Order: sequence, then structure tokens, then C-alpha cells
Amino acid sequence: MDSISQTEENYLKAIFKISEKEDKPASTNAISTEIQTSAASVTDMLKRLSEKELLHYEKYKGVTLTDKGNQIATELIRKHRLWEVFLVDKLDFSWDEVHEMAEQLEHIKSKELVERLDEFLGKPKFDPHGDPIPDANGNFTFRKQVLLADMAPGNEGVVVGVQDHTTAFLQYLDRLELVLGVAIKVLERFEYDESVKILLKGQKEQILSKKVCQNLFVQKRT
Amino acid sequence: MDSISQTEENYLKAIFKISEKEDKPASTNAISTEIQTSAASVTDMLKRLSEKELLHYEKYKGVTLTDKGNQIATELIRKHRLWEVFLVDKLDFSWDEVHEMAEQLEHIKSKELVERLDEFLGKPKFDPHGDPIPDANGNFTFRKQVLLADMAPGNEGVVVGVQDHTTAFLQYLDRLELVLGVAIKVLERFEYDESVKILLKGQKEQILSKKVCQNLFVQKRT
DNA sequence: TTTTATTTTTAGATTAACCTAAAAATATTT
DNA sequence: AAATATTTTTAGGTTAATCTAAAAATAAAA
Repeated sequence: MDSISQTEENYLKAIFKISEKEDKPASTNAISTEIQTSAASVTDMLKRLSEKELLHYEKYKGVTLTDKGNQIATELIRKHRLWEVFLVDKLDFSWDEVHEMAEQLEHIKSKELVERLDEFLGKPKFDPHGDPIPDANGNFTFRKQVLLADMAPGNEGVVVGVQDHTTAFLQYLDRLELVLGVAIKVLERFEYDESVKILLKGQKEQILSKKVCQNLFVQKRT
Repeated sequence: MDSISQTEENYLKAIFKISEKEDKPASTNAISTEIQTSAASVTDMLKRLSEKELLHYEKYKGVTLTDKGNQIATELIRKHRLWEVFLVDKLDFSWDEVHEMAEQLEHIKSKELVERLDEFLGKPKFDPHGDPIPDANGNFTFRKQVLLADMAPGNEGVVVGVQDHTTAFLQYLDRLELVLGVAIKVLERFEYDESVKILLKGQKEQILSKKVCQNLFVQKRT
């Protein structure tokens, strides 16, 4: 029952994030980029986390989380996303403002608090960016979704998430009225620049750049 | 605009607390007791906080907060007490469970979050223990209150706060139905052990020990 | 007013988390 | 396969926050 520092928690979260994308052990460099610190510091920390049995570490081979490390990382993600829901649903922040606050709130240590918060928010399954919130057992709700870029003309669906979480992108989406839950239909794809014409809410036509399409998740209507 | 660590914040809060009671500079020992650390560590920290101009420090003379230090401490108390209201009013925790969580939540850094939270909670003036919540400008609502121990037979009033914040006392008060807002009347004082017989909610008689009376604040009806 | 007790500070160490620079291991080119 | 480039680790140092033990200053008692 050795306690874990906020810094250690951040490393676990970073490793979890990297492992989500790539299917190989997380490299020292990948972690140092994610966490904005020197590779030497990462090596230092990996040794300590390995000592605590939160991850498997072999020199020069990268790391993978142990079950214990995975569980802690998942809990952090659960807390982060629940707090984001709180900030947006209850305190009326917009989806581009909540990351930094949630980054702090996720380190609050109290199992009971998380469960009560979850209850208070109505046990949400997704956060304000459409990312799944793991339940108390660490299980994520899986939703089959595709990038708008991968939809063919004629396809319809609902905007359910984003790949790019930057403030700039989120604010741009607000301007385009591309908020979560909105219905869209792909009308046409222009080969020239891979932009796409969509029908928004069944009424408004709009052209979206390739970049936007590659960062927007849609749940297709079947 | 040098940032301040959680540890530094805790020192400022401790000094504020000590200065509230005593009217002289806070001593190294008083701080070390409050913060549960060695006197040597306190001396170290006082030098650093003095360097940052958060307090006035003269060797062997104790410390007082500067305006800046005072402001930070007041903001921490504001945050602590607002979060306590959130935990009790929104998440249904009881008044004896919230201290530790608020102790962590008070360090979340975001001016906007505090103001939104305040708004969300209905701009409360007092926390679940009856302690005043400073407003955004650092002003406390003053309430004239007396210890139950200082009330004479015949006096009536409403329970508005506690002096002792321990879990044990708070839980005991719950058992006695002495929650905030309850009306009481002093019926009789027994010289022998300085216990007091009161009338609860105008209907139930109860005898309270000297110790209870010395830790319960009442707002007298005039 | 000395002596004794208490409080506070200094000195010297430790630990977590970071850094830079150099060395070692691994990966990529030619 | 040798040479070059990249990644990772080691070595050695720094800073914040802590500690114990000893010295210095202040306060209390005889």
C-alpha cells in the first residue's frame, strides 16, 4: 500500500495513452515527448515505477504497464473524464476549457468521491469530447465509430467524438456547429483536396476540409 | 508571478489559522504543531516564504503574513469551504467526512472554477460546519454568535457552528440531533459539572456536558 | 540575576524529481 | 558488414522539502 505521487500518476497515464495507439512497449522517447521532460528523467522514473511493480521495464526495450499500473491509469482516466463532465454539465464550461482543470482534479484521492460524483452526474458513459468513461471496474464502453474522412457519399450519422483535442480544433468545431450529437450526411467528396460536402442537421450544407474530416468521429446510421 | 507549491500553501493556511486565534506573530513551534513537521523544517520554509514576500520573518520573532500571503490564505479557505458545501449539498456526504477531500480540492488552481462553483452552489455564506466562506474579495460574513456554555437559562437560539471540528464531535452531535439550524432553549445549568439542560426544537429535553457546550456556537434570539 | 528550561536556528543528510553531458546500446544506411 | 545516426542509459549535479542532532537565543525559575 505504498502511496503514489502525482508525478508517478502522470507517467502511468502517459504510458497508458501511448500503449493505446501503438501495440508495442512504450519507448523512453515517446514518454519523454508525451510528458515534456528529458529522456534521462524518464529512465530514472521507469526504474522507480518498475521497482513498485507498476510496469515491466527492461533496459532499452521500452515498458508496458502491469495490471496494477493499468488499473491506476484507468482510474485516472475515469476521474479525469468524470470531472470534465462535471465542469461542462454543471458549471457550464465549454469543451475546450476543461482539460487543464481536469488534469488537476484527476489526482484527488478518494474512491468514494469518484463514485458519488459518477452518481451525481448520472453515470455518464462518455465525456464532453465523446471519449468513453471507464466504469468502476475499469471497463470502457466501446462504440463503433468511424472518421468522417472514411465515410462515403450517401452515408449518414451523428457526430460522437474528436481525435484532435486541441482548443483550436474544438473552438473551430463550435463555429461550424459540429457539436456532439449533431446529425450529418455526406453529400459529396471532392478528390482535388479531399474536402467533403455535408448536410448538417438535415438542412444546412457545408464543406469541410480534409483535416477536419480526419479528426471527427461519426457513428454511422445503418 | 512565481508559482506557489501546495506545501507553501499549507504553511500560509496554517499561519493564517494561528493568527486568527492569537494576536501575536505565529511562532515556529505553533506552526510545526499545526502542520505536523519539525521546527527545523518550518524555519527553512519561513525563510523561503519570506524571500517570496508572502510573510514577514525576523529570526526568533515569529511571523505574520503580508497582504499577498493573507490573500492567498483567504483564497484557500474560500476554496476549502466551497468544496465542502459541494460535497455535502451535492454529493450527500455528511459534515464529518468532507475535511480530507476539501484539503486536497482547495489546491486546485483556477480562479474561474472557484467562481463558477460558488455560483453553482448559490453563493453560500457558510460551510457545513457553520464557518464563514470569504467572498471573491476576501471578505468574511461576520455573525454574532456565542458558545452554548456562555448562555444563561432562559436564553433561546439556533445552533450555527462548531469550535471542535473533529469527526468524533461531529458524529456525536448527529446522535444528539444537534445539527446546524436547530432551535434550542437553555432550561437549566447544573453547577456541579457545568452541564446544561436544553429544550430541543421546542419539544425534547436533553442534558449536554460542559465539553459539548464549550464547542457549540449558538446565535441567540433577541 | 544567575541558572535552567524551552524555543529556534544552523549544520549536515536524505529523497523525489528533475537537469546536462557523455557513454553505451540499438537501429539505419551505405 | 562497417559506418553513421538515433535512442537510451549512466554519471554527476540541482532544488524543494523533509529529517536529526547540536548550537545559539530567548524565556522562565530559583
